[in-house]
Amino acid sequence: MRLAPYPSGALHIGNARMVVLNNEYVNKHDGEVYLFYDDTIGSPKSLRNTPKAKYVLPEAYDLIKDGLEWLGVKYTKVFYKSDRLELYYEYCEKLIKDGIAYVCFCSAGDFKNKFKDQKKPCPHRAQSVEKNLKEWNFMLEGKYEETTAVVRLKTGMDQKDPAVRDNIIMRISEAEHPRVGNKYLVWPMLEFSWAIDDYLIGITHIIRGADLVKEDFIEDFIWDHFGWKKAEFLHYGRIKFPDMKLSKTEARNNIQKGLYEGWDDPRTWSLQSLKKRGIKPEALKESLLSLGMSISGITFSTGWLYSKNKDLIDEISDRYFFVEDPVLLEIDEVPFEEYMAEPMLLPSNPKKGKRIIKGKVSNKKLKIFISKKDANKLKVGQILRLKDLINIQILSIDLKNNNVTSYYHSLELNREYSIIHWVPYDSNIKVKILKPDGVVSNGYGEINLKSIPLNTTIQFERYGFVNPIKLENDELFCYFTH
RNA sequence: GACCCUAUCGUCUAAUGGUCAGGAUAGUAGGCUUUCAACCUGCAGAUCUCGGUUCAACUCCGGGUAGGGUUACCA
Repeated sequence: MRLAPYPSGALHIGNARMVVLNNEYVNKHDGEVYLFYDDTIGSPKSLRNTPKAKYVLPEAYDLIKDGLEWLGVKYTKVFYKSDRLELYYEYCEKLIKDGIAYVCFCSAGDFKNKFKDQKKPCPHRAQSVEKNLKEWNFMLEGKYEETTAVVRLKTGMDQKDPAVRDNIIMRISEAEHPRVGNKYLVWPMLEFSWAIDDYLIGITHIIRGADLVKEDFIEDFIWDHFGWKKAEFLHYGRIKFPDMKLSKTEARNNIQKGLYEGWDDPRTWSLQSLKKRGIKPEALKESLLSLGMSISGITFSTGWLYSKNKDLIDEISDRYFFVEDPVLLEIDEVPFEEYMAEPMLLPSNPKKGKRIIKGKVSNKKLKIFISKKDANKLKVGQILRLKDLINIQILSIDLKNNNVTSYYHSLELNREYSIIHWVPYDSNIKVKILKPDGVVSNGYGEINLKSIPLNTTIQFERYGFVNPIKLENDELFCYFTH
């Protein structure tokens, strides 16, 4: 089998389905999978400035390799379409000699309106083999500019299905290719190149999305013509990823404009970004695999991925205190000089030990931060518990100035009081969290966060899982996991 | 428009023509818990529609309807 990514950017969660399915199939049947960079030229030079333009991005080759490595996919060979142009030329010439392909000079619009839609042959279809060969060589020699001449396959202008009437198999592109530069002027279309390559490299099974079912026809047509052994096609349906913009092209544009941080920006939903968020490859694999191979269109729910991932990281992620959008809370009449809380790193595994959060009380006054969200729910007179510390009673609430006052109530845990999290006023660390939608949330975390390992998920209690990325200038920067 | 494909709980997915239509996730109620998390126990929730074949239809056939795809000198 083969993985055939188009190297226009890093693999994203949508491309991952193709990868995971191929990998699973190969593992199950003790087969082999090749990595085959589908790096044809993409959009012609003259169309490159449109936002939809598709073209090879040099760094994508490595981004793809990294992504596959992260997913744990093992391939046995690597191919590049851009290495194989001579092969396509050779077989294209054979098709012309066999009278089954011709050089066509119709414009795209004319061909569609005057001939394809009318089921009529265009004037070039009847050219002699000699004439076609001559024109084909002119194409290769650069006599024609891009969009003025193409090679079409004689699948039949009377095909019932308009999608498969004399498709283009070769066209001219003056664009420069990152690997082979301007060495080649004539490039194959995807279906044609695969018809040749799938046979030549000995592919037995092809898994592709339902959006490519019509491509099967072209491959089949050419295999029939040459009398080649056929591969078997398997298809899976379209996935919709609501609320994600899964476009390598768009990601590329936003990175170039500086709107995204890079290929690991969470908004790209690239494998790199998932890794950086602390998503485990197994979780991604399982959630994609659980969708099966159904051909009908489906809607993906990030909930499945997060649920699978949570199962994996919940028992290994240490717990810490964090308050988002801090609000100052003053506690008066505190009957001791200093305080100390000793919450467990991981309550489900006490062996991991405790952390210590402590500070001093001055003039019976203790100052801490709580989150804005919790502060919003407070009512004057309410008694609540600061987790692992004390119970307090609320005296006044001034949300405009982010200030709440209270006084000490009692020490012992009483489950009737709701429990909230807190961070000392004078001993804390700034925390920034980048979320998948690009929103950054700010707050303070407990001081122990200064000495945690990076790139290992942690849980901010009553907030969520995050993956700490860097500690700089006394500020911890994290990616939000879920 | 033409052509192709698909149709089961909100979502995803199971069910040799015979199951009480199962599971996952989400939802909901309770339990447990110094996290509103996790965990445990309940509850609720689906065969698009109309015909046909059959002792028996989610399953096979036909017509509707709805959704998706292709109709690119993109992949």
